Amino acid sequence: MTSATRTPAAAVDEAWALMWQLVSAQRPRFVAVAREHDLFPPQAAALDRLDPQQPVAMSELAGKLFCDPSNVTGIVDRLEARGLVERVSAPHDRRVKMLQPTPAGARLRAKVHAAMSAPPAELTALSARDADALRAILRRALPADR
Amino acid sequence: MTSATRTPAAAVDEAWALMWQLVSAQRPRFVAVAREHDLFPPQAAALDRLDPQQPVAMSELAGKLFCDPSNVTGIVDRLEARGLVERVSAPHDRRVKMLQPTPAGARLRAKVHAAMSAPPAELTALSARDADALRAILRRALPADR
DNA sequence: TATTGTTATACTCTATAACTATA
DNA sequence: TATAGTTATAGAGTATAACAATA
Repeated sequence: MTSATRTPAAAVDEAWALMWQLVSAQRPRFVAVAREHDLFPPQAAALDRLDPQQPVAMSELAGKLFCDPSNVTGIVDRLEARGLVERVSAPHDRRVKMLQPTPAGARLRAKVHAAMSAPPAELTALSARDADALRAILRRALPADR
Repeated sequence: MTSATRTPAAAVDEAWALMWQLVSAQRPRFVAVAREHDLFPPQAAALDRLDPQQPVAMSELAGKLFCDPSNVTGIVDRLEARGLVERVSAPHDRRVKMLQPTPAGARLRAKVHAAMSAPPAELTALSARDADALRAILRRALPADR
């Protein structure tokens, strides 16, 4: 088997493999960023999804983190113990608890987010033409109405 | 702030965000594939990196998994207990243990790998032209000599 | 002495099931 | 009855440090 294209799917298959590889390779960076701020990776992932302008419910956060709601309880407990987030009962349904980042939590979130949103060197090294084309293709693959 | 391009970095930044999002969204699929084969996610990730044709050392696997070597001991213990992999002392240095998948381990690895290497619907829906361009750009970003 | 892998330890993460309180 | 979140439980994953075997 060679690298020659034989089927229409070959290009997508290889593109996906390369994309997966590139994103996976960022994991050490993500873990390092989290640790620099005394956060475990799931805590950093959770904090990153807590928009100060638009609080989310516990169950909603569980969906964003792809894990069981019972799990989120512990993660939020630890964030709350550090004064990074507060649970606020929803007015319309007191069973629901909305997660509101504190000022300190919002600041930390912004720092972590900025560190993680920086593209890896492999992408910043691309030509302007390639970067534009890449964004255009990914925009078509991922419409904004997601 | 709008979506208009203002700096040369904007295209790369957005492309990276979209790429991260697309890969992250595959996690439930990865977890599901692992569970279908009675594997925990780290076990599936480890098995995926155990090439039957080219055994790797414990420390090498730790590097591929981005975790501490002490950790790999437990993961490999569980794979070995299920008869999926064997530890073989390296001839040139008996401190080193090479990981050799058993026939059953190699079969399971192939099944898991095939399930995970399938591109997500967002990519298979791309036009042939976009797919080709995407692969070409990613090949330039990730040279084969990695 | 240095290195590979293991063990000991302590914690976080994780899902399942049962529970509480609200609806 | 149904749903949101918690608690109880059991186990896997994780890093740090100390250790044994080998180099």
